[in-house]
Amino acid sequence: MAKIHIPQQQHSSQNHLLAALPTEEYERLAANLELVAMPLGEMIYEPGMQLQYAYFPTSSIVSLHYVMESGSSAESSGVGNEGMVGISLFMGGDTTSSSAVVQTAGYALRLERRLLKQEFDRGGLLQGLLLRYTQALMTQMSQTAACNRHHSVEQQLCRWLLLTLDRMPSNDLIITQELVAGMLGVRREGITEAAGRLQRAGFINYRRGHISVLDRHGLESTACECYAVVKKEMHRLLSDVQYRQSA
Amino acid sequence: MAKIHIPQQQHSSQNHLLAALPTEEYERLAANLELVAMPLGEMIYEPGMQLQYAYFPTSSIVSLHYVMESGSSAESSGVGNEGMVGISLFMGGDTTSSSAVVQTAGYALRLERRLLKQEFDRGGLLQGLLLRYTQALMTQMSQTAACNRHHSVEQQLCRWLLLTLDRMPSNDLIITQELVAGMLGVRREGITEAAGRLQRAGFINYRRGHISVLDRHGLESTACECYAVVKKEMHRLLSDVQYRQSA
DNA sequence: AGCTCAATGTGTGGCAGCGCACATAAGGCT
DNA sequence: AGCCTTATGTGCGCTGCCACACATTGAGCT
Repeated sequence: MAKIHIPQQQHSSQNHLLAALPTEEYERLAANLELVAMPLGEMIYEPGMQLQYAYFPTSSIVSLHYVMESGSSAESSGVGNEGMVGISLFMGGDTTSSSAVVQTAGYALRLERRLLKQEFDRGGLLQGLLLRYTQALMTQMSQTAACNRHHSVEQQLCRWLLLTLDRMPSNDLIITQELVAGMLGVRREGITEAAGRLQRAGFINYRRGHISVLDRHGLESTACECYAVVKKEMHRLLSDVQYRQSA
Repeated sequence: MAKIHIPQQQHSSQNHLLAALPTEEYERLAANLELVAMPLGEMIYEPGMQLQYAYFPTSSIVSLHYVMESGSSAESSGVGNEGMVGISLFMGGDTTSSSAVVQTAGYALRLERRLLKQEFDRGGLLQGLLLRYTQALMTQMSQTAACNRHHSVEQQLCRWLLLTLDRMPSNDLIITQELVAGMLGVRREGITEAAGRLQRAGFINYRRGHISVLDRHGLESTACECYAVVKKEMHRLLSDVQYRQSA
């Protein structure tokens, strides 16, 4: 695991949920938040696995997905600095039937299971915040279900790129087409084709393992409605969060 | 709306969530539970609509789904007597971007929004119960997303029939192929074909607007893993509910 | 009993995405 | 610089589902 030299305080403010906590609640958690590196491909949890920590991504992105018996998989939603990994800890189920894997390397702040549960059960602002976030997650899931049914690979690629971009500081994604295919649950060749079209259209530019977004609007116009729906709902549910003065 | 002559008390015990409440919590709600008929096709809520009641189905089944701009739709999950319609009331979002429509006519007990919220915020057993139920709902949604991506119409039809059957007292479903197609987000002709195969295999028997399941095991063996996963997770999350003695 | 309309059956053509089998190239490595 | 692994490009044929256009049948109604 890489050495960590970035001040943790700075990181806390990079996760929207943590940043939205009132000072009192934040103080209770702060000392127990542990900054950890999230290397690409790391499995945060697997089906049935008892999770020991909740993760609040700051610069990393985690993909929640289900792996079928056949080995093929499909993402149901992603989690970036707008959210938290480990919903089941406070929902009461402890485990889930899905997996969580790091899709974009970076950092996250993690909090011990017991402490999260404790703070959640206090019924303060964190509780409401996490519940609203969970609802946003459900929106993503049901939208993904509908999208998988009705939209083309190209449209879905656009949706995925945009949603990922929204969680990134820059316009460059470090990811192979193979991995993107895994996320969307389609063939790698399908991504090659779709990405080729988007590149020819001038919307993106890619080389081995990198994708740069050049024209956000182009992508938005090619994406299906699903992107806009998810983004809007996310905003509706979580935009009223007040940032701490002292963050 | 049809006259209601079935004693309400009997109905309460038919909804698993209500039946699992400790007497004290149940008593607080009982007087405010209102038995209502749920006619086929009734829209319980639409995107953005502020829901006034939470619904606890007893004999009815409600379908949660998303309608696309194009008009096509897809179910993300169903709600029967194991659950509740109106998650957003306690999740804090108030509204959702999806719709809820009665898929199987029957009854439900409804509870005023304010009262539900009040009881939820008490932090008693109902809270934990609803949260675990919500997690089960999320399992269904993410499984549906993966299923939509990878499994055939026939497999999905089996899954849907089984999940619906589990919420029904008998083996007969009153529904047209057209409506089933709407649920799964596929063409009506696709259902005709798949249902035809299942009938020839002796698993089901249907006539205009009726489907009778003859061989549950046959359906289970034709269904994809998704049915088993959802059922198992549902059971894991909600099986420990204790039924009131006096129900 | 007959009518009528909604529900179901069937056919045709088309296309998106699949699985497979390669060819090519680009970056990291020594 | 050259090598070698890994990523990307391309070309099959195939299948499942699509859209559309009808034919047929059954259930409920008068």
